[in-house]
Amino acid sequence: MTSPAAQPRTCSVARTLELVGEKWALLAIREVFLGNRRFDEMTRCTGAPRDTLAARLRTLVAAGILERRQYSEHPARFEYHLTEAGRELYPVILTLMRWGDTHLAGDGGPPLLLEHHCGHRLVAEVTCEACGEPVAAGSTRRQR
Amino acid sequence: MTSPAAQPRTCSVARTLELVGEKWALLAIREVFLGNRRFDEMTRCTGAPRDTLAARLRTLVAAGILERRQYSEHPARFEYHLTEAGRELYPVILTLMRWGDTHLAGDGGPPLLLEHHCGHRLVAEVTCEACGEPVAAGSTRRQR
DNA sequence: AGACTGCATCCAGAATCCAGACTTACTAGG
DNA sequence: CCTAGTAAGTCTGGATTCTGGATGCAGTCT
Repeated sequence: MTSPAAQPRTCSVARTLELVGEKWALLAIREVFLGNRRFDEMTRCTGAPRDTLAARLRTLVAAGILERRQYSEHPARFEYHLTEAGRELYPVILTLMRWGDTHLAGDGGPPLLLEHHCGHRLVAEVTCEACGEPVAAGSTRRQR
Repeated sequence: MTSPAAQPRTCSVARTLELVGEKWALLAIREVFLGNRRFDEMTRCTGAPRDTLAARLRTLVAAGILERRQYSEHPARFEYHLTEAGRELYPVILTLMRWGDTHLAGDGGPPLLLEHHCGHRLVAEVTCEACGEPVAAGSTRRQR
């Protein structure tokens, strides 16, 4: 009889990381966002071992984040597309990228720049959907 | 002489994930955001093995994301605080949480609700710092 | 004192990751 | 026809990492 359970917090962060937190998963998703939908190209651009990448793609497809589409019949060939749920991971990629741009960019500045359709270089900011103000670490508290 | 190098893309996403992409790292950071700064509490709330958590905390401190502060002299006791760089990971946590809330919340809805200081429940949105508009998957392109 | 808490490390086995070779089926070049 | 090359994986065996006790240590609670 040790103390009562004290089971780990169930939390959306934890649940999300169970799906996309494994090594290479988010990099594979990044590649699809960049338009590289094919296996070989992904291995080249991410540096992931082919085996690991294959496993990751399988779990991402199973999780409904990617969709595997055949683009060639006879030598059966497939490419990976984002589902709606997958597309909604873009904010995650963008905030990771923003942090790296700020804290890890070397001399040459950020290695990859994105342009928002408003014409400016994209700097991703997280705001409160209700009031539109930026959200900083100290500006939230637990509800209820 | 195979084809030219074709080395993996250097990218802020990849670099950031090298620091915070290991298992449990982001959950440890989440705990610090929630105010749980002590080792044992973190193991309880995350479910991470003690050894693994200890290793993760070390790398996060080395990366300048957490700071280890002594709060007791004689039984030397430490707690972990976010550095400025660490605090700036809040957007990453929030976007992960938002995705999980949207796609993985069970019957009971999101397990943890945050309130923005504007008074509304926080729903995190990623916007373009320049124009303030939300950023969707299709609304960006590579610059240059 | 004895039980308990908080932090950390050691260990052995399990799971995962890794690099490179291999497979299969087709296309292109000579 | 023969040889290369490409694409999407799979196989293999070895390296690395993760995991869950057990252990230690120092102080607090009863």
